[in-house]
Amino acid sequence: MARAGGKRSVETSGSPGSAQTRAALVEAAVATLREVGFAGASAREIAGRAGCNQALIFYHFGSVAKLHLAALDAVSATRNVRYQAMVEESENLGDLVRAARTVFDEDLDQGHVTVLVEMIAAAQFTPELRPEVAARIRPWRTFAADSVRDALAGSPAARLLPPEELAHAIVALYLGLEMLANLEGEREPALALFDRAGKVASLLDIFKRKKKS
Amino acid sequence: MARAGGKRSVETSGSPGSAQTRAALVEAAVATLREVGFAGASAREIAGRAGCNQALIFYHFGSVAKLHLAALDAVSATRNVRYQAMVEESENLGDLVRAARTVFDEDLDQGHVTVLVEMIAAAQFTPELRPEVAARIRPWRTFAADSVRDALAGSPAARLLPPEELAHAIVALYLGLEMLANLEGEREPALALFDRAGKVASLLDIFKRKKKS
DNA sequence: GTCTATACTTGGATAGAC
DNA sequence: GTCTATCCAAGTATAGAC
Repeated sequence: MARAGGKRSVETSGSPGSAQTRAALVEAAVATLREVGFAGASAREIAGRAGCNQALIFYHFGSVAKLHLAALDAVSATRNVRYQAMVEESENLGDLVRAARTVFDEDLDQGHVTVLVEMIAAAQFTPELRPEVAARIRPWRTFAADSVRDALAGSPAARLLPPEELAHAIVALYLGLEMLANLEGEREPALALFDRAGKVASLLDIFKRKKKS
Repeated sequence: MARAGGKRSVETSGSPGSAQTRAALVEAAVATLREVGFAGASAREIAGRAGCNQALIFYHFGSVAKLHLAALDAVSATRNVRYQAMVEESENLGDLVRAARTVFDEDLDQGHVTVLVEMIAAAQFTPELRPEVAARIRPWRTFAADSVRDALAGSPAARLLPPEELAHAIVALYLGLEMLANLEGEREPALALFDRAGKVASLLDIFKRKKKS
C-alpha cells in the first residue's frame, strides 16, 4: 500500500532500503512531534531518532515541512481505522460516547492528538503548511458528521442539533480538551465530561427506543 | 497600575522612558504573537515592531519567554474586562450566548485567542513556560464556571450539566473553535454553533421562567 | 536606558565523496 | 541511497560604548 505510486518525491522505481528509511523517518517524525513538539521537530532531531543522517530527509522528502506532513498523514491513517472501528461497534449513542471516552484516553496516552494540535497551531502561520494541514483535518469533520448523523437518526435531538454543526463542535472540543489536558497535566476534567455526556446520551437513547416501540 | 511594584525584573525605582519602552515591547509582543505566531515571535522581530533594540528585551524582561508571558498577561487583562462586562450585561442564558457570539467574533477579528492558543501549544514542550501558562489559563475556567453557575441557577439543566464541567467544556470548545476557524479561514461554522446554542439557551430560559411563575 | 557589536548555537539546505 | 562537510540564515544572550 505504501508502495503504490504518487507519493514519493524523489524515487520513482522501488529502491533497496529506501522504503525502510522513509518509514523510519516518518515514524521518527511522529515520535518527535509528539515528544518535543513542532518547534523541536528539526531535521537533525528527527534524523537522530531515526538513526540516520539529516541529509536523508531532504533527499527523501524535499524539506522538513513535507516530512511533518507525512507524519501527520501517518497518524491520521492509524486514527482513522481506530475511530472507524469505534463507530462500527457502537449500537447507540450511549455506546458511542463511552467508546469515545476510551479512545480519547488512548489518544492522550499515545499523544496522537498532540501531533494534530502541534501541526494545526504551526500551520496557522506557515503559508505553505496551512492548506495542507487544513485538507488533512477536514476529513475528521465529515467523519464526525456522518457518525453523528447515524447515531442521532430518529432521535428528537437531531432537530435541535444538526449533525454537521454538532460534528464541528465535537472536533473543536476534542482538540481543545486535549490542549487543556496536556497543559494542566490532568485529564480528569475531560474524562468527567465524557462520562456526563454518556449519561445524557443514554437518556436520548431511551427516548428513541420509546418512540420506536 | 502598571507602575505598582513586583513585576519588573531589573529596575526597582521608576526610570525615565523605561515604562514606555516596556509597554511598547509588550504591545509589540502581543502583535507579533498574533500576526506571526509563537515561532515567529523572536526577540529581533518583536524589537523591530516596537521600534527599539533587540537587547532591550533582555534588559527589561530577562528573556524572550518572559516577554511572551507578559504579552499573555496583557491580553488576559483586556479579555477579562471584556468578558466580565459581557456577563454583567446579560440577564438570562440566551442573552449570554448571544453576547458570547459577538465577543467570539471580536476575538477572532483581533486575534486575542490566537495569542492564547499559540502560547498554550508552545508551553506544552517548554518546561519553564508550562506552569506559567497553565496558571494564566486557569482563571478562565473558574470565571466560566462562575458565569455558568449564575446563568444556570434555577434551571433544570443545572442538574444534568454541573457548572464546573460545563465550564471546562466551554473553554476547550472556545479554543478549539478558534483553532479551526483560523486554520480553515472561515468562521461561519463556529458562528452557526453559537446561534444554535442561543436557541437552545432561550428554550432553557423559558423553562426557567415557567418554573418561577 | 539604549545602542552597537559580537560570541555562540541551532537549524535548513546543498555539494560531493563513497 | 547514504554519509561527511559545509554554507548560510536566524536566534538568544552578553559586553561594553554612549
